[in-house]
Amino acid sequence: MDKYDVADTLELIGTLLELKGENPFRVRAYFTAAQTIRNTTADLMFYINSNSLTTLKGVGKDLAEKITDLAIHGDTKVLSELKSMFPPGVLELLKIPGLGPKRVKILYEQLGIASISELKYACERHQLQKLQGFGTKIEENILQGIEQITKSTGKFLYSIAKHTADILVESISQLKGVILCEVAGSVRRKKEVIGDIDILVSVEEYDIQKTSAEIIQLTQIEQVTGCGETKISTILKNGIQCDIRLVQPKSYPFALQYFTGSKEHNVALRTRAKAVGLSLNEYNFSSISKVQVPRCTTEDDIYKSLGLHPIPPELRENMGEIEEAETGIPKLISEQDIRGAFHCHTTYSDGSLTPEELCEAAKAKHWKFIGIADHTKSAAYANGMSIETAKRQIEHVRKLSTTLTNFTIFLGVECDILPDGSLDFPDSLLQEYDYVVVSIHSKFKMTETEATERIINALQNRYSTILGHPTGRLLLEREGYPINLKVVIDVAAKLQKVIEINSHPKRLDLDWRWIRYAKQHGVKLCISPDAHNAEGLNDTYYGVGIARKGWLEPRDILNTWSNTAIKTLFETIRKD
DNA sequence: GCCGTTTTCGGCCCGACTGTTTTCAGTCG
Repeated sequence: MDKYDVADTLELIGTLLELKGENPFRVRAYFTAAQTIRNTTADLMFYINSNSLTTLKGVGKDLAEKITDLAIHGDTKVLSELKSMFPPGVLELLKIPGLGPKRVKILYEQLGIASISELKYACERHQLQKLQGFGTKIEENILQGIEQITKSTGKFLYSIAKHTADILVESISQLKGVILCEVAGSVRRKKEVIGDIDILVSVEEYDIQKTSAEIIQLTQIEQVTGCGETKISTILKNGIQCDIRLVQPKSYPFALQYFTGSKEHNVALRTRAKAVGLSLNEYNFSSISKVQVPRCTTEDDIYKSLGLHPIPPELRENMGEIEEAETGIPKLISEQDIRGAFHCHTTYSDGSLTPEELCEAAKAKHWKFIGIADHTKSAAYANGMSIETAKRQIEHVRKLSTTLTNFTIFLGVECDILPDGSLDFPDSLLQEYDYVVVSIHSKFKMTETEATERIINALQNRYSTILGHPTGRLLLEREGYPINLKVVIDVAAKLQKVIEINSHPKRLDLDWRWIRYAKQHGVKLCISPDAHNAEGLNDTYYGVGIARKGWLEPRDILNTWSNTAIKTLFETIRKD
């Protein structure tokens, strides 16, 4: 097992212990250790070989043994014991909003419910009402929750799908006979939520059969659900459905264009081709009048043949990009354009790096600045800073700042907007910061009026504030969008404030429809990763991936800041 | 199950919300 598998397994053990009704602090120890393992920079085997696992925070003698077992053998005694106590379906029940380990335990032990379908059946027949602590409302909420998760089943966040696809593409590329291999579909278009992965492989006709046979043997594949001459349908180890298509080199550019989609973009493109006497499919162009068939060796050639500038996959949604491509396409932001990120946490709250380490991580990415924004005291679950800690941090970071050359630290704070609309820190302290991210972390089910009042109160007359990850919910967790989002954009428009697009892969808050809505209302947006470790900084780019779908150009992002210091920095960067 | 010591065991984040029950338990962030 690699460190991510080990971390996932430790969390699984923690969850099973919770179900068993174990001491909650013992449970927490597993989750803490999982987090630590996930955040380690060195390889897990390094700690094992050097016998230094116990130097990691939250890992003692006992967990060190279990981690070693998992890393080397892929299993540990306590795990198999726990697994034998609960059928796998019981764990599924925990995914239903409002159902935690205590209630799931009761449902399993008293009603024998061990799957979502059994739970649905029981709710519909009002069998839960017989249980102590359960009533009509809980039954209703569970049914609603089941409907919600059924809808999002089989959906994965972009970051997870991309990581999975990259590994598979690399494995396939190494097979003998494979000429080219790339990810297509919605992953290539950088959609924020992915249903399945499409992978395209270029092989000579005489190699197709042999290559297919080798692909289905790859370790990443859990199950082969279909295998024809040119298409293999699979389910990968992490549950993502993946279609692999094999095409001959001459068809590859056409297949890449076709399977990248979107469907709507392709329909529009074929319509355009037809208008000039050409028919376009996944294999080639053909002539439907007496037009000469253009030669295409790359995907770009296909667009050029139709009198268009090549359209980047991210924009292929038939949202006006084809018309735009007649004259030119705006240059999209690339990873190299990123110079820094705000909303990064350090060990002063719930981050795993010290300010010094965070700066080093940012410098390693050739960034020019970093914005630190740790939690304030009311975010107790995230180890929010007391006023005293905050003062200590300000002193520490300002001092660190003076030691750095060619690199700037902006010191901000992620300040909670409390339920009454006031801010968690007094204005006198907030003035000490370069910028303030104000975030809502509580009472999500507000009415529009309540939300508006709360946010307006928090933002009023405060100069350099950013409204932090305004929805505070996983995209996958809920059907539709939290009620507050429109409110947030409307308020930001009224008060001319910046909204942060939170690109932490687990909290992908906005999709391009809302970015467009914001843009229509003149609301400025910025990208931030909500990073808690060095790896988290990479998430900035995922946010850019989303943002570009809203036709956000670099200057939009660069212009989003009102704070003079930040603006000066951006002016400098722009000159580069 | 870990940590930090008062070195052998007590403390470990906490407040809000919801629903059930009538004072509290479970869930969530």
